[in-house]
Amino acid sequence: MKKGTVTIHDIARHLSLDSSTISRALNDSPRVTVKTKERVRKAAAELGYRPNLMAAGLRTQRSKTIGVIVPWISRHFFSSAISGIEQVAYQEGFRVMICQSHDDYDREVVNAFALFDNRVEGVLASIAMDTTSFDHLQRFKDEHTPTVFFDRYPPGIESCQVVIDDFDAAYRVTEHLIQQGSKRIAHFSGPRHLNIYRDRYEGYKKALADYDLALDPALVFDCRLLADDGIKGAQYLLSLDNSPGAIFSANDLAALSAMRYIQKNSRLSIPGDIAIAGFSNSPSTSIIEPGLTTVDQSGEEIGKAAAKQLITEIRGEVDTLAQEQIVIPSKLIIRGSSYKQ
Amino acid sequence: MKKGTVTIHDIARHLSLDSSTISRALNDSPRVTVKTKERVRKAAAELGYRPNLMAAGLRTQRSKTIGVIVPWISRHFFSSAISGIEQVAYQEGFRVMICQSHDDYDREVVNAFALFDNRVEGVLASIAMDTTSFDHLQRFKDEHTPTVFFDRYPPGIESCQVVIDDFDAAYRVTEHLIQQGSKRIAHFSGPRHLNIYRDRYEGYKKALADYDLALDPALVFDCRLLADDGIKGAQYLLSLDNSPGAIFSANDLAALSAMRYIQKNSRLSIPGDIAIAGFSNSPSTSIIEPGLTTVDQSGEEIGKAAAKQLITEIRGEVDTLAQEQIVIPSKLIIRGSSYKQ
DNA sequence: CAAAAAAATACAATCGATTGGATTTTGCTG
DNA sequence: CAGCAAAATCCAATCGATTGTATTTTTTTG
Repeated sequence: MKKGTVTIHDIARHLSLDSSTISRALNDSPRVTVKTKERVRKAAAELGYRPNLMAAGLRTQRSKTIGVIVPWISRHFFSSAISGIEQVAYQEGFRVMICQSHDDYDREVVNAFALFDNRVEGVLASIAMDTTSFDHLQRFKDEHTPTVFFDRYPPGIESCQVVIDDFDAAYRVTEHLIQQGSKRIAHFSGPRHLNIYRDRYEGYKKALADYDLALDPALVFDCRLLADDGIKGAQYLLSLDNSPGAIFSANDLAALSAMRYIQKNSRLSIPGDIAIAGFSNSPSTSIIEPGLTTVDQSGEEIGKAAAKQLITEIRGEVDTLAQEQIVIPSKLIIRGSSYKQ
Repeated sequence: MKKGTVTIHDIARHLSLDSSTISRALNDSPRVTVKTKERVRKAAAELGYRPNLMAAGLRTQRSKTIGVIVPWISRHFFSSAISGIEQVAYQEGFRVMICQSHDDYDREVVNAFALFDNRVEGVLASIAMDTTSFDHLQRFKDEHTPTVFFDRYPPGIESCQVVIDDFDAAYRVTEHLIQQGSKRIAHFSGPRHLNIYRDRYEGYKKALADYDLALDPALVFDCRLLADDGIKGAQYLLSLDNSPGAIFSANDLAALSAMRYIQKNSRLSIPGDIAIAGFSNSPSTSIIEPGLTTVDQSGEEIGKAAAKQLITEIRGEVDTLAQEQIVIPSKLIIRGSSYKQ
């Protein structure tokens, strides 16, 4: 960057060789003698040479970078997904560029442009709650830049998706709550244009139906599942004449704040009077008392699978248009917030 | 990237202009007519032109990117610091490249090289627990790439640091525990070659001294402050003949797991028999029962301040060698884990 | 040992955007 | 409308690495 930075030309001058030979030597090309490679490597190390990725990327048209868009890096699920992505990516020689949308459509668009401008070779994305238009992602398709979605994916896009079976997981949570004796089960849901919230809602609905329980629309609380929404949801449910015997929240954050609110502001016992379950198995769920029943979805496994898939697509080893869905196992974790001995 | 991608040359051909004019038009140079700028902008939008940052960066020797190294993006403090950094950076026209060291020296070195290879214009770093050698960071100094540290900084480096007053905060925590009646106060500490753990330890020590309490070395538990360490620390303290009346942990994670362990595996009441305090005000601390007394250090404010400082240094508006220390206010948050009515 | 084959290295163009200097075009003045 | 200054645009080199082709050097062989 600064004038002092060493380039292959400096090494070439230093060894009275041509820069092309230096380049090939450092890239371990068979066109350069082992002996020369040794000399070059030594000189490079001595001079403190470091490749300029912008120059290499410009020439090769390959940035060796994959872009990641997530709603929030601070959410445990996403930060562990990123860890999984990084593991695979670094191993395969890719760098990772991380962006967060804060669940906001406009920011997601800005992120997508930033990734494009950096000419990332592939994109891993989990879309924002506010995203209902997908032109900004379609662009990657148009340019044949592979895109793999994880957890949250847009409807009707021909891309691989790495997910858990949200329908089944939600079914099992609801079934568990029913088996613990709850007849009236409330549900905190996110926007249902998003696959995860739609599937969790449908799983909840199906379990109720299978156990001959009516779905009471008044017990479905639509929100963005933030901490405040959990409180509002709890307030709302407690205000009902006939408040429910259980809450299944589509994420942990809202479940936790609802539980906290109920503990502080009502005489209802948990799980005795009201059982609670969340979704994602974030760290707090095992720290609080009682522990929160939830669904463990391994962010790390999902991230790894998504990154592997993306990299095979980048390498052209598989058809990018394949609309495959990779389903990672999830697990119901039953804890004190719902388990009545 | 792919052959289809539009370049300024395509726009130039399309408008029968030279690519240099396109470049200047898009960069709003005074050397191009307003009318031409309009035509160029319109054509660029129509053709879906997006600049190639690698090409621009190579030519200008400016990547418009700042690098960030943190131990863990999943820790609330760091993810909020990153949010603060992003806010300032995007506003000032910089992109952000995030790396995590996982508190491991080797990974930190790899991260530093990756940032260098991408020719970031500045670095924001919070060093790993295992880092005791600093050559990998010194390199940025050598190349005159500004570096600003936040929270954790290396000893004796001439760089600006953005921190809270850890000594004072720890002093206030300890003083609070003393005022609540604890005479024997244990401390969970991280490696004290790191400023934050050293300062927190010293603040603890000073408060004890000021209140005429002896520092019992057997009550200082040295560890990495992970969840497991909290459990081990609690086990250790409970095994003592004369177990302490309070624990001040240098982070929340260890405090939370210790508290949880004590609640589950002893008959001691919190805060009655043993008071507990942590550090950082991570989200879990306000969700659990009792709430954990802690110190609020606004990651976002620290991130913002660090990014602002870094960008002024990048712009050359201030001497990079200035060893200024920017201190962001912190706040003692007293909750049920220590407050005895 | 000369000539051909093979190996090692050098040359030069290229990626896309930027930028100092040269050239062309426009606008004004007398 | 010639002459000239100012404005607008074009030309060409450049950033650092890569890579196809050309050239030089080394090795092999008859």
